Amino acid sequence: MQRQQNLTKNQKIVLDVIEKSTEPLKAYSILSNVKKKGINAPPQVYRALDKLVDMGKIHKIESKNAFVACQNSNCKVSKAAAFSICESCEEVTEIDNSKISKYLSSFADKIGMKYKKYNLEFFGLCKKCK
Amino acid sequence: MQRQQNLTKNQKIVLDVIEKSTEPLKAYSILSNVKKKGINAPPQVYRALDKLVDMGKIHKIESKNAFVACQNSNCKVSKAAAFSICESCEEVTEIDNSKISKYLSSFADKIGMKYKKYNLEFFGLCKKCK
DNA sequence: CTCAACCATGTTATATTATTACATAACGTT
DNA sequence: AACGTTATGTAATAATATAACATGGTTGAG
Repeated sequence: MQRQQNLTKNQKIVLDVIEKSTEPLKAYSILSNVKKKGINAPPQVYRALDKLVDMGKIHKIESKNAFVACQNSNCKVSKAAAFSICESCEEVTEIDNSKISKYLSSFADKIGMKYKKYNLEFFGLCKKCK
Repeated sequence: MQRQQNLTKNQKIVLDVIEKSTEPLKAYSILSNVKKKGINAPPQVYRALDKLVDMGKIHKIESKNAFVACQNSNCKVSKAAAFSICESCEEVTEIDNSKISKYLSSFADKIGMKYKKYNLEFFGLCKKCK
């Protein structure tokens, strides 16, 4: 019953590449990065990505089909995440989500939903670009 | 200078299909729905979808690569949207976003971002399914 | 008017993202 | 050792999205 620790070999390889990247990585870009480590085909990458997302170790930026390492220890619990995405420099930053989480979960209650996670993406201009 | 009114022929056809659907539609499903109306190829659909999203007439559910009609008049202004997505019955509902909008835009200010829009997707179980 | 600029459309081909399906191996449990 | 379970490997293909280029219609400046 793998949970939290004990990543498998492929999961470790994929997570390592994502953690070392300064920007969100796409699945096929990850694949080309790990060919030398013996990962040869898309399903191997996608399987690892799925599990890592499940564990809260990484997040998928849905609007970009790309993956980033979680920068936020509490995601392991909630799997909820919030990002700001700069439309000029493309920088993606994970927002410390404890306040947002509290607010959004109370909101979910109000609309009668049993909420498990959320994904929030802000678009605009970051400090540098505006 | 087309804005708001005056949808083009293809935009009308695509919007019509989306508005009549009770669930989010994917681009290729839209395509197969409108073949009989003379739309033959993906770019015609994707071009219409892009414009309709720009105008705030429809929204893209990023986690599903699917499109729904906007149910919320103020989206035309902000282009921001929030959805609840049931993981059991797959129902997607647009959340009336005026309160969330206010909260999230103040949040964006706080983190120093000049925010243009956001996309928020809640996952969980809807009233019926829980 | 007319032609030049612009935008919408049409069409083919291809790029990109993701999954299915099946075969093999590794590992713990009894 | 035999079994069930999970991880891995591999080939093929499905599903999503865009590039590139050709055609046609509308409009408004000259």
